Amino acid sequence: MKKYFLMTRSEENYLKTIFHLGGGDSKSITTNAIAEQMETKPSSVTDMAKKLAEKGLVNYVKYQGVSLSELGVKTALGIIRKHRLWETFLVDKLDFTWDEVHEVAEQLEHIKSEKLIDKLDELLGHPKYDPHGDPIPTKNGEFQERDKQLLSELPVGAVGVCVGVKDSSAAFLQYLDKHGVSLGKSIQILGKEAFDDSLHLLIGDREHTISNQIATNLYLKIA
Amino acid sequence: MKKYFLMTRSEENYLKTIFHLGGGDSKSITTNAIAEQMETKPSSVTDMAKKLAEKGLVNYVKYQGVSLSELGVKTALGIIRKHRLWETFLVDKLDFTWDEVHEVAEQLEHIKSEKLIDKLDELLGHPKYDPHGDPIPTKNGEFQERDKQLLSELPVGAVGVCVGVKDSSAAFLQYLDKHGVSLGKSIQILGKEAFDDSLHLLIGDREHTISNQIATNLYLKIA
DNA sequence: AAATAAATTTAGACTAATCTAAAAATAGAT
DNA sequence: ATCTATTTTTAGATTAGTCTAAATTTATTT
Repeated sequence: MKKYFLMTRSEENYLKTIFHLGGGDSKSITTNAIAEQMETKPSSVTDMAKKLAEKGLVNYVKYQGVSLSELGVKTALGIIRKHRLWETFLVDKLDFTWDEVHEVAEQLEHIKSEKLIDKLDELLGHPKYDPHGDPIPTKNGEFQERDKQLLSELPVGAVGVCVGVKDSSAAFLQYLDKHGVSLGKSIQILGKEAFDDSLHLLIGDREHTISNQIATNLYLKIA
Repeated sequence: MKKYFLMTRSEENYLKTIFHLGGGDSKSITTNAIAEQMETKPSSVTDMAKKLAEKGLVNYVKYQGVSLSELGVKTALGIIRKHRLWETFLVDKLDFTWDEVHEVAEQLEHIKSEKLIDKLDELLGHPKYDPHGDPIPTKNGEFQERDKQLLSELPVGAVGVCVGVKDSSAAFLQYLDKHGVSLGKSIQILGKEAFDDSLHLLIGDREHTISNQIATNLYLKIA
């Protein structure tokens, strides 16, 4: 009997990345895509793919890419659950802003203690979404993607509430803060510029103009 | 300019161990002592001693042992601060018992984020002592050992309050819980058995008999 | 002070995770 | 369908941290 449960930090990071690239739905992810996402080299990915396959966490066929096994999905969701619970803790309990949490949560997600996570979940009141609007998987790996649409795909006149971001880089989140955007904020599309697809918005009670690049990274839930 | 501040987990563990063995007071600690404490081999300690000396964290002379430099002490205190703050968090906020916290804190102490620790300290109300009664160094590395005495060194008739433990192994702490001992509990020495130095105590409002081995690991503050 | 015992260091090997450069396989274009 | 470009894998090297076994230094005993 192998110790499937003893994972290194690196193994966990690979699983998480493969999941985020869509490898949880038996879709094959290329070594190149994984390498690019992780800022590492394809040859390193190949090495790890073999190791993870050996442990039954991924399906790997030479030259065909990698997908997560059932166990791999379960494990990846466990890591993502930890990451998002820690992010929520940092914002709710320690007054971090939403652009500050990622880096620290990347470290905290690897702490091994089931009790710690269960208790943290309890302390936070079993939150369903993290500070970026992303769903937090339950202990059993269940989670529900929010009913949401990209701001860029909505028609002029649409009214909604900000429920998430696609890009959660610090730069983008700081930009949003500066323009008064945060989760729960009401947004109305006042007009669209045909030339560059920039949008004229009513955010709360203030008017703003934002570029298409911003609009393609902001999720609204229609009222 | 070297990056002194980038420490690996292993380096941090060595510094912490050397400090706990008294190497912070320019006292030389032997490689054997360090190896035994860390359950590793003396040759591994030698390797690390060289590396830490290279980084200016310890003073190392071949065959003479290791002591912490000023920078080494400062760094060790930073790690101990983190360890004890996390232990306090686990007990105060997540309802861990005092025998459950060590293992998890061993992991959490290596998380790198100054803001995280500052905020955690604030959330906990700047505690001065951890759940085992050990002092928590301040951000500047100041800390104050409590005025305390081993139960085994007190005379019959003495009355005091439990303020700490010397042995903080889970087994010992669970034993204490079973006998109603916890930080802040009032203890009076009713009698001592000359044959084996076992003590007859009044703990709270209950009478107990404890072995000398227990008495040499429990700290009281005299009333 | 020499002989022996104990502690410490060195030398060489191992594992995990990574990299570079070269080889092999696949995909795309004509 | 063949040739070329791209992707992927292999082979071999590197670093950090560890180990074993042998060599060296220090400490102890007589």
